[in-house]
Amino acid sequence: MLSRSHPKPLRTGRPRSAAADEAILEATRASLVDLGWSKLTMGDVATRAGVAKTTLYRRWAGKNELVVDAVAVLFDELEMPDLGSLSADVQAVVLQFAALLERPETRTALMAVVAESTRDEALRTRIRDSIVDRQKRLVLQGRQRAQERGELPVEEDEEAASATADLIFDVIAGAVVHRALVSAEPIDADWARRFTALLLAGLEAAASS
Amino acid sequence: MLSRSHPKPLRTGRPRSAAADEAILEATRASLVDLGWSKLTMGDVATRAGVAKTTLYRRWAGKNELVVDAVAVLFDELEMPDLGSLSADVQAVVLQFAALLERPETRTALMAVVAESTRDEALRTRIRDSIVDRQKRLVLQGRQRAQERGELPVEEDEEAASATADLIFDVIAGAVVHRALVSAEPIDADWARRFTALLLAGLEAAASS
Amino acid sequence: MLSRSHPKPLRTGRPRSAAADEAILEATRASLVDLGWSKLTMGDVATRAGVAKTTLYRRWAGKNELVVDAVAVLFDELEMPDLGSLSADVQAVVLQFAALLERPETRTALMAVVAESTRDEALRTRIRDSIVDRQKRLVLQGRQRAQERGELPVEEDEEAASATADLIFDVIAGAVVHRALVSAEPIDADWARRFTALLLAGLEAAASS
Amino acid sequence: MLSRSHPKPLRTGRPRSAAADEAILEATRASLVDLGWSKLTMGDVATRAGVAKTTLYRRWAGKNELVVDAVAVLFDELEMPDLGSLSADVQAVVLQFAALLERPETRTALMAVVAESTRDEALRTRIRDSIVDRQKRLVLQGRQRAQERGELPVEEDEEAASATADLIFDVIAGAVVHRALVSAEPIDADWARRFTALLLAGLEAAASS
DNA sequence: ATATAATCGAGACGGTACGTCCAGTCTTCTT
DNA sequence: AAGAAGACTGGACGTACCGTCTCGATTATAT
Repeated sequence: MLSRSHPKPLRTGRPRSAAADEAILEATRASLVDLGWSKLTMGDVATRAGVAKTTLYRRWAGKNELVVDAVAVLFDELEMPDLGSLSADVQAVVLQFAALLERPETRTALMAVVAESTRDEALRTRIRDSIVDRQKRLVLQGRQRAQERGELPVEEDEEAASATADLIFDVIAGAVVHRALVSAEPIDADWARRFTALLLAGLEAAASS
Repeated sequence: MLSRSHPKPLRTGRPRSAAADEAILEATRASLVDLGWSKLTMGDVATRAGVAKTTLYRRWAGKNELVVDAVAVLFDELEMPDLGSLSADVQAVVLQFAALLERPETRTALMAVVAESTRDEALRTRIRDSIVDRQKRLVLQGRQRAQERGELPVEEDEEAASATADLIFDVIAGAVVHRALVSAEPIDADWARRFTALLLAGLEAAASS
Repeated sequence: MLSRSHPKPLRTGRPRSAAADEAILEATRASLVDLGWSKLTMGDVATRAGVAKTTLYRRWAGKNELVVDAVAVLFDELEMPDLGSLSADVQAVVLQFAALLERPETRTALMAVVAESTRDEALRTRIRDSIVDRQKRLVLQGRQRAQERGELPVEEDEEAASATADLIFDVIAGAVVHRALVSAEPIDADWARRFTALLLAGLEAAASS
Repeated sequence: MLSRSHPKPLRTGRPRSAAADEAILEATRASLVDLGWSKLTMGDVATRAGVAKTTLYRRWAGKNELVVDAVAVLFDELEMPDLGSLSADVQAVVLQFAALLERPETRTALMAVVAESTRDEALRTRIRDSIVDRQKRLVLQGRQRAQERGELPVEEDEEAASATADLIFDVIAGAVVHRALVSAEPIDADWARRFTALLLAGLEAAASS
């Protein structure tokens, strides 16, 4: 979002500390781990970051926005590996995602910002842009590889393909999150295998119909 | 002061008002609708219920516990209908669940208490007991009907059957919640149809393997 | 106010426990010692007395009334001794009074109820009846003895005599209380001697004028 | 962070509002008049002063400290006049003091904080510094004038002189307070005359002995 | 004996104020 | 202009007592 068309925005005065930004996000994650979402305070984050509260508010509108930004980057580490088969790839991603949800800073924060977003359209957009939509790439990437391997047919109807991708994304992300956070049961290799089997069999059958 | 085997714990003092309990839960739901989770205050609930704040704290440890109890009852209205086929039954339940998640009092509250529960074991237990586990009945009921109709084979390995039921529950609940609250896309009859097709095909294939 | 014209007030039902009254007053004094006036609570007094809060309120209108009654009895122990001279008698009473004001239950309570009484006419009356006026006897008794000994002339103008007694009472009680509680300086035999000298010299000169 | 001899404690951040201080003390006195000591609440004072409750607590530890400061200034208005004779001067001060004790903000507050101080050493010190000791100046001033006029001999023993001043202060302040607040009788010119006569005669006799 | 009635302990009730904490803003001086 | 520091308003928190009320259980007098 950095593409300003102005060659010089005519910035005067002391420039913002670039180091502060990362220090604040890091402090936010640390505070999340220690205190959890509801106990996290802006003052605490500022203190940990060695920064004044003013500086926080100059850069983020509030607690929600700050936490979304602090947490978003964690989801970028998810990678679709290439293990030779769609099944292996999906299982691996499921386990990666589960591992991410084990970490305390994601655990609380994800649900909390989602909860907040149900009443705040701007926040919902921010979450979708920063977190959700960016992970759909995994689904698309996995499908393309499977198609290259001949495991999946190349879909021609673009719209239907997109709808299916969305559906798969909701099923994978939803099931993993629900298992991890709501049912609060462990997600191990066995569960990943069984879940993947269910998903791929369903996909295959749906595709051949 | 002769200590008989005490069939009654000898309740003394003024008994708690039974009417207050229901008034409070009702007021909590109303406040949830108007203000949402994060803006809801104990004071507001007390005022709406025509009750003193102390009465709330005498019965619930805090906001989280109160909201779980207030919302739990809403989930009991979910019903597994008998529409003649497993597919139709599942689609109907998915749409019911989606409709429930449209309601503002469930929307915010559900995710918020789940988020809180990631740091609070007691709350997690309460949620599981009051909300989650009670809805697993729907899965079991659906399966039994399908087996009676001959749509699904009768599983003999009890443990495997239970694990499969859990998996299905996580997939259904997870996908619906994720679609509704995270992806924030509408859940209509078409989505329900496509999701159900995926699920049942997966189940069938998994069963015959 | 005890002059009921009814020979029998026709009291039926369970009579009030006589033991409770004394237990409550005793508990009040104990609580005063431990907690002081402002921290004393009705609930605490009830617990100490092994009595329900209801029982307190059935007998006293509130904290103020209860404390006045609990403390009043302590002032009755003041005695005007007969040591052979007015000066010795006055010094002895001053020291007795000072000793009474050293005790924690009187220290706090006396000033606190006086403070309350500045806004509460009924309480002011109760204090005057229960505590203040009853101690004026000491002044009258001392004067009479001094007159019998010939140390003081017999006053003929009754009204003037009464006004003088009031003045002396205010001077003695006021000076002792002020020294003990406001100046917070010790009242020892030397102070008592010097104060008495001042007072009696003033009296004598005033009488002979 | 090198600790130099710190001529300035290096005040950083927004300075405290000086205006708020006076507004709060004024509001405290107003609240005292309307509600009296025991009904006065910090919240009410804050509202009257147009200030947040936190601002009060940032500057005063509690109700007691606040009230002492609010009331202390009232006592500074007492003045020892110069009416040509010691007797006239004393009578005038007595009447001034009595008038001060008529005012509702002093009436309740004085006794209440004295009562509290019996359990709180810090408060006792604060009262002595802010109120009591500052009024001893009146005694010293009166004595000096009387000595200049030749009404009183110049005392040589400094210690004895100081003890006498303390005694006189306790007698005057004590008698006036006791008459006004405990006996709850009016202090008029006649009472002031009789009291002054008693006091000065006693003084004279004591001095000549 | 059996009402009738006031008392008792216990503890929940509607309220009010407490003192604390945090959000988000504002004001000062420093960089 | 941005920064650190910290005071500011405003509002919810959860607690503590207040004085009242409802209970079931006692304990008297009056029938």
